[in-house]
Amino acid sequence: MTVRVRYAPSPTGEPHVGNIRTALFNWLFARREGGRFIVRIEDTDQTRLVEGSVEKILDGLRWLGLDWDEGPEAGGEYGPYFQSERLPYYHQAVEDLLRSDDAYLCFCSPERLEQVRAEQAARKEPPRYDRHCRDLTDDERREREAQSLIPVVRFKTPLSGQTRFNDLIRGEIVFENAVLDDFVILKSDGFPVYHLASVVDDHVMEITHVMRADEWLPSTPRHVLLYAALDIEPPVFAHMPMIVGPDRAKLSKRHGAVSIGEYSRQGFLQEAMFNFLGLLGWSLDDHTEIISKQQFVENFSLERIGVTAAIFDMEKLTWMNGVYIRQLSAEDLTDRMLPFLDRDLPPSIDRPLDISYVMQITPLIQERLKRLDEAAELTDFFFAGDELPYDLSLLLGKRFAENSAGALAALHAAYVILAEASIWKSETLESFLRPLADKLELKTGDFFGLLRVAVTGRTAAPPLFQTMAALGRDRTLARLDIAAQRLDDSVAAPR
RNA sequence: GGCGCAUUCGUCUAGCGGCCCAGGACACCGCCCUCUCAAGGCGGAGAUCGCGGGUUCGAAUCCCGCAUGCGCUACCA
Repeated sequence: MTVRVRYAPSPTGEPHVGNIRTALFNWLFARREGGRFIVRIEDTDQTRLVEGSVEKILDGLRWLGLDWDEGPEAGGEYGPYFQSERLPYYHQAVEDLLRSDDAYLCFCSPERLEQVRAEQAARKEPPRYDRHCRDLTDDERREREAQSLIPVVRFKTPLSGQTRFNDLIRGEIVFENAVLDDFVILKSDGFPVYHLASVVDDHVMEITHVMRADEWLPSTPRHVLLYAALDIEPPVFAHMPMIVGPDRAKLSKRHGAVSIGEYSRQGFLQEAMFNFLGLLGWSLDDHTEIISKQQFVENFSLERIGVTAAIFDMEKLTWMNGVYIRQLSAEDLTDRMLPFLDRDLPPSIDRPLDISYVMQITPLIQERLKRLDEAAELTDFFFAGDELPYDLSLLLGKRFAENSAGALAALHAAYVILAEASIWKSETLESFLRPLADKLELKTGDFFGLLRVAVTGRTAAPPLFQTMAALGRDRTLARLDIAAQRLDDSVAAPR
């Protein structure tokens, strides 16, 4: 029997990382086992639909490279893959359950249910449906139908006994039927509730393994009961640990970036995200951190999925992203960086950006870059005009704070020697400037630091000679000249 | 409240009875490299394995209880 697993999101917004991690594990399992990965959209709650979210969910999957064998866009023999288009299946199942007396019509109004719950709460009882309509006589039922009350259908949960199932990750789980209530399976709008729809679909679509988040564990006995009532074989269950926020609560918007799209916009590489997510709740061994997709596919196993909820550690993700960025070729990094530069560089800078120029800059920031959205602030001085907005005190630093004349002389000397340079290459520039530091009796750190501020407007920047080389002769000289002039002006100006 | 699941460095984790007075990674600290910042190398600090009982020659690993956390408890998924 070939493995068939599904990722079944509901289109209620952007998919969050926990959700996508579930998709990832399903995909990994399918690929490892040579099975099929199916995407099914669970859009049975018409009130919660959010326009455009299906596209966002699919984009998220595509971004991570999680291709699906069946589902929206891909099609497949088990379609349709939107539950809203599968109503006849559910209605048939409801009919069967009604006929076999495993379900019943319930005419209770939302108001009554609300009131029942309130009373139960007041008495400190567990809030559950009181089974008011479970044993309605035919007459009573007809009477309500005559009032044109629209019923829901509830499952007739056994009043006693136990429901047990084996979870691949957690072992045997047992529930007392007595603590389960008569849950709704078909809503008054004619749409099924998750429990019914997923059971029916998983069966019809021949899903072999239901791998979903931990939060579903408590409702699994309902599903097991439904399978039994429908007289069909349940799939294998595997409930995986959830991803939680720093406070260990279920991940939500208030924890900051949670949707997969946000990570992409923040400049995380899909490779890094894949690796990081794959390691949240699963491990290859006791020491491997950087794992390629292929390695994941080759080694993935359900046995190595952990049981405890994991906090999403942004710091580690960021580190890992840096590792992946450093592994990229200059061409590849440039391609990926370009959209970010385009988005983040000041509007005053002309577009389109010069790709060959960016290509020269890329290697200079590659090992300083942890997220693609940092590219602009790391490189803006390469694109800015030569009048850089730095403070004179920054230019002078500690070394020249009381010696602006010395700084001026050094700037001049550098200008003069560079102006004569016939070849404008990093090594050449260094071969001129390093001896010059000696001649000026300045420590290289002090001398180069001065030049760095003059050329980049900041104290922390890529290596000086490479920066000058990329910037080009004219702009480098212009910046040295401007720095010297500013110094000169400040000396001449009365305090 | 009821039910369920979980509990190893701050965080992600390794560990499935002796190899563990617990290993790796991120973060943190120090040193080295060095024109700054990074990257890299080396080293350090950091976990009485939630607590209490058992079982066993021997337990982080098995069993029981407790505590704590989280999840579920909808005509949401």
